[in-house]
Amino acid sequence: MKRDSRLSSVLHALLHMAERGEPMTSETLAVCMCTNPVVVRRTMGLLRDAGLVASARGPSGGWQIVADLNSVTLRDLYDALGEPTVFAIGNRHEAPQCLVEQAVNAALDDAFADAEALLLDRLGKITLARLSADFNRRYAAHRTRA
Amino acid sequence: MKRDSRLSSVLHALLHMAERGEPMTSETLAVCMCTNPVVVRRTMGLLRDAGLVASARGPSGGWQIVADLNSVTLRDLYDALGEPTVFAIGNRHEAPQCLVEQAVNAALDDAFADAEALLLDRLGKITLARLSADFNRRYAAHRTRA
DNA sequence: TAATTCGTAATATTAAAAGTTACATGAAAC
DNA sequence: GTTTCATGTAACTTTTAATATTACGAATTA
Ligand code: FES
Ligand code: FES
Repeated sequence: MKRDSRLSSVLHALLHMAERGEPMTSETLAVCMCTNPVVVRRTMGLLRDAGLVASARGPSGGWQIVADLNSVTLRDLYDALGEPTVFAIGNRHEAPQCLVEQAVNAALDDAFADAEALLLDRLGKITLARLSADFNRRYAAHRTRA
Repeated sequence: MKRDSRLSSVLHALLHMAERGEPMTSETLAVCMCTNPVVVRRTMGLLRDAGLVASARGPSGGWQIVADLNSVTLRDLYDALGEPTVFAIGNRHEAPQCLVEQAVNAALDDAFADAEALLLDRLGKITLARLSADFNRRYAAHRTRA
């Protein structure tokens, strides 16, 4: 399967939107993210449903952040995207008859569940504000070098 | 993408082989694992390359475990399979120009790397012997009930 | 030598993400 | 109020990676 890159995508879009301040259209976002306006709308639509961004139609419409950057974490975004499957590795059968397979699945599920919990915990501790600050640090360093 | 279920598969096969004692053919393993003999050979071949199992051709040939169940961990199997991609979630571009995307990727990579480290560490602590014991416990419980 | 079983290349299928096309709906500007 | 811009969404196609299948060669045993 392809890997799901929506979290990365949407973060990218949000930071650009945060820098900008005014609404950005799907078209603009799509160009900058090397994708398609419809994909942008689909993905951002999920964030809108979660109350993180707002969309407006017609001229001067577009997408805008409505949530407080300090209170939105990457975990919130993950949730807004519908809690996509984390692992590319999984059990062959989910509820097998065979006792051998049950023992195997139990052990694997355990390890994977713990890793997932750690990941989500980590995501829950990173706010958009922090990422934005991170970007500005990089930007400053970049300008100094140039 | 489909999820990679080879680790689960191969574990299943190994435990059955451990119970059995004598060589099992790809055909037998395939039937029991609901898959194809060629898939079994391909996958088990990787384990053979890692020195975990041995294969023999011709009549009375087949697959057999040659490693000590106490010293083989799930991490060893993961490695033998070629360290397959762990996450179904990833960055859109791996080495982006855009500083915004760089900041995003850095944060995500960090969290994912930690989760992966935890997972592999966990896998490294589970031996085949322990799984086998686990199975036998389940089996005993099953027989008591029946 | 015949039967069995692995080894492996080439090809096809499947599952899931991402991209595309097409068109309806709504809001702003004039 | 008509034109223009932009989102909303359904339907379909493409891409990617895993898995499955077919076919046949090579080695081993009896
Ligand atoms: S990479 Fe940020 S502008 Fe497209
Ligand atoms: S599930 Fe096939 S026999 Fe273990």
